[in-house]
Amino acid sequence: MAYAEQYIDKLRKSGLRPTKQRIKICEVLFDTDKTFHFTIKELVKIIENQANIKVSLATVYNTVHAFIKKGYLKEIPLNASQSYYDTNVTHHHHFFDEEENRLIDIHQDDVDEVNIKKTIPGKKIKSVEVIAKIVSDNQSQK
Amino acid sequence: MAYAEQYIDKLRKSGLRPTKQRIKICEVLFDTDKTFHFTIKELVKIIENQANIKVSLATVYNTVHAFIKKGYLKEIPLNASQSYYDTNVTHHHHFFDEEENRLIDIHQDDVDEVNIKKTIPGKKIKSVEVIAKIVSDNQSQK
DNA sequence: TCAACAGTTTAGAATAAATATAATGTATTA
DNA sequence: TAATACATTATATTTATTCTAAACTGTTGA
Repeated sequence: MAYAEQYIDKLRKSGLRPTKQRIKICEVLFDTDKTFHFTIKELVKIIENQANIKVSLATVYNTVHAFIKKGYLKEIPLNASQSYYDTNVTHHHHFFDEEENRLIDIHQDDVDEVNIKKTIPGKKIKSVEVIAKIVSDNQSQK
Repeated sequence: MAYAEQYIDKLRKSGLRPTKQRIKICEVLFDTDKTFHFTIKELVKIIENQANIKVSLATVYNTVHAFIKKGYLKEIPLNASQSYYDTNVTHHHHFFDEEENRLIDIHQDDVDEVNIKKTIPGKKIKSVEVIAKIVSDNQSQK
């Protein structure tokens, strides 16, 4: 609970009330050096394992969505049965291993700047995501 | 029904039996110069409007998946409640307008080749997709 | 041509993620 | 500390997708 205050600040600055549940979720998501990817199901499981409090599914959904809106989390565009989220909100990209259902970060430095020449009138680009699907390299595929 | 034979060929060459339903779906998807994006729901609606036969939801799902496997259709990686598909299977990218829930093609020529320096041992890249989210350009956004 | 088989379609049931609801609880404020 | 606005919760609902099992159809080869 050492970092609780910093999460309370973070929440308050975003107009979110610092409740027990939200602080717990912050701890799980941000109380580590490493960023990571998760689904709601996985997040719920982590909270259940490391917390004494119970957090309902609805609260987890609500809070994750609030954090996305505030820019604390990023949704990863992937056509999967469940949504994937990323605690790394810096500009970077992903490999998606379809065989193992696994996401791997690609640092910005490992991809040349994606330069899109086309523009849409009245619109501006908010974000650019690169998803590279990877498969096993053993046998010769079509 | 003029193009039926060409679809029968196409299906047969892919090991799919040319059934009434599949030929109808081919007509809807491929019997036009223009490529387009669709969801299953939209596809079902189009079929209902322009066909005399009824095609069940399960068949539409099965057939779309078979076509993806064969490379006649592409799935567009988008975290949306429904999956989006593309009849344009050439290498290209997309804008996604979140405000209007609209997909727009970006031709390959309009994006510099995406060069990923990172590699994963034992894996090779199967596909690279760029999704650029766009928003209205009027007021100053954060 | 026709029987037999394997693949296909179908309606409806099942599944699962995500959202909505409405009652209860809690943080904030004045 | 009372009032209130916001949150949480369990549960129900919604919706896309997949599954199932029975009926059907295209294909093959005798």
